[in-house]
Amino acid sequence: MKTIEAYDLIYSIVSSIPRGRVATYGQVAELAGLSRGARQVGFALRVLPDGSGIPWHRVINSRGEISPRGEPEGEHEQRLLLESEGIVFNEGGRLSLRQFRWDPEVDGY
DNA sequence: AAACTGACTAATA
DNA sequence: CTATTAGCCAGTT
Repeated sequence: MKTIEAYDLIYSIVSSIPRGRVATYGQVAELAGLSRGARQVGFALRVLPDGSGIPWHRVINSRGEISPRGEPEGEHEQRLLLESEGIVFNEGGRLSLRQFRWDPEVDGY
């Protein structure tokens, strides 16, 4: 058994995000103990294989938008997944963080 | 070991 | 509102 990697922790936290809610990279990083490791969270999600069971689509950037990643395919896919969970996007492709942001304390983390 | 890179964020202009 | 700058941290080259 080797050292517990930070990614496992990140994946656990992302898996804890309730359906119909979202969390920002910074927020997940904070919960994982990586106070300024927002980029690490992004990397962890990038290397995440499809069908891993991790709701990676519930993680968005601080602007309440899908983070650009070079190819618009993933962005579109993420948006569809979120909409299928009840998340509503505004015209600018953004959503109301005030309404959909996951609150660990309130939701019972 | 040094430089580059990026699913980030906050502050400024 | 958008654009730019700087700070951040780990993985890659």
